[in-house]
Amino acid sequence: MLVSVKSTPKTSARKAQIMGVSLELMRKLGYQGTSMRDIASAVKMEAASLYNHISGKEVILSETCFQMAERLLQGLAEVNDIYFNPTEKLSLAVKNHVKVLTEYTHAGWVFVHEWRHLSEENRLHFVALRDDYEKGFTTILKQGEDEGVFQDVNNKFAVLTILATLNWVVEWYKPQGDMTPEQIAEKLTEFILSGLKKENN
Amino acid sequence: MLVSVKSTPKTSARKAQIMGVSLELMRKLGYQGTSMRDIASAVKMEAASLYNHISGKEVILSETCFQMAERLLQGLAEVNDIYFNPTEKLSLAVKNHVKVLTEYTHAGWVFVHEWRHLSEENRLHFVALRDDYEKGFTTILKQGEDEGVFQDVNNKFAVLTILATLNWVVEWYKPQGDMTPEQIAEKLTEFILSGLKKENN
DNA sequence: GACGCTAACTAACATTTGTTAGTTGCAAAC
DNA sequence: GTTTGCAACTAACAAATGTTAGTTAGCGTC
Repeated sequence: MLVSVKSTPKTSARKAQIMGVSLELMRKLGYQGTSMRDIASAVKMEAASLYNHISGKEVILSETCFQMAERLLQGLAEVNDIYFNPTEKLSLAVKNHVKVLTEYTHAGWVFVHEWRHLSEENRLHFVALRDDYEKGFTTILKQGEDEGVFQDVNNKFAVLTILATLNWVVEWYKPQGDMTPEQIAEKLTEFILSGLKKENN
Repeated sequence: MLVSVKSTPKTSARKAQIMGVSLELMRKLGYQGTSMRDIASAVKMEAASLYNHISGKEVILSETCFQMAERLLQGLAEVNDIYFNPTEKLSLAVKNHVKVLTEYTHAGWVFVHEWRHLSEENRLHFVALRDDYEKGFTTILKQGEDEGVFQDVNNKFAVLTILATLNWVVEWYKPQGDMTPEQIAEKLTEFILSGLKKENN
């Protein structure tokens, strides 16, 4: 017999609302520029009441940053697990990155810009994840070089440049803009691959 | 007879020191995260004494942002005045951008990241300058297309991507790193041109 | 009807913040 | 030698900040 199990949501609707509103505000005002009272008044309650739902201001930032990092890392891991062709790998990694950033626009912006306001401990953890992610890209580039399809380049430099290009998407992407995330990903892939492929010089 | 004219410096040494220290702090802590007391103690005086040299916290930000904007715009104007070949123009525009950002590392970082904390009025002005700068790049791309040396691309998208790539330099450039500004500019030019040139597809 | 849980509230707290007012020591200018 | 002005100081202010304490209203469960 089929029963719709009413599983308790691991994060309440109210908390989700607070998180969403917070990210929206932080995108406009920055993390430090957004006060608990700003957030409270945006969800029509008193600042103190927020503490019934979240344990403090920093968890808004840390949960966001780590969630986004998780999403990006997982996408990259899948790409590396499933595919073999480095060109294909890179193209899918780009697609995943753009997809995550455009699916969660506010979180994406906060993730890209405000991670440096994490507490010491969280920041170190975050940077470690970031380094892992960069290494994942470096591996793809190396593979491409070894197989002779990518030029030999300064890998650190190339990866940073690629991620720069990808991250800047949060700056101007608007859901109602004239390019879909897929189109953006495609164009960026073209752009990036044209700078790496061996045929060009 | 030669006399060394002791022209009154338009900005005193003390003020320059305060500005420099402020930018250094702001790079670490952000604009909002840097207090007047932080700045004061870094130059070994009381917060109130800062007001003998600067009229308020925001001028640190606004002077920095507008000075950097000025430098970038002037470089771009020169390029557009002197040269004709769009490939050459673009390459020199990139070189100028990298040169400015790497010559003034702290100011560059603050300029790229903290302009949004300018007062309403200053922010609008700043954004207008930014738009001018972007238009300068768009013009170069258009010329390249008209002359048949660049692919036809979505210009807005291309310019934003190019500037993203260039601006990210402030994130990782270290004066004692293993690439000189010239080398960085050269590599970035290669990368960008490979995505624009018509021969590649 | 008593109990406990949830989610809101009011009040208050200790700090921190940017800035102003008023004062003082000192060196250059007259 | 007096005056002037710069650059530092101390003291203070009003506002804002993140957070805690204590209370209360409503609602489902025993």
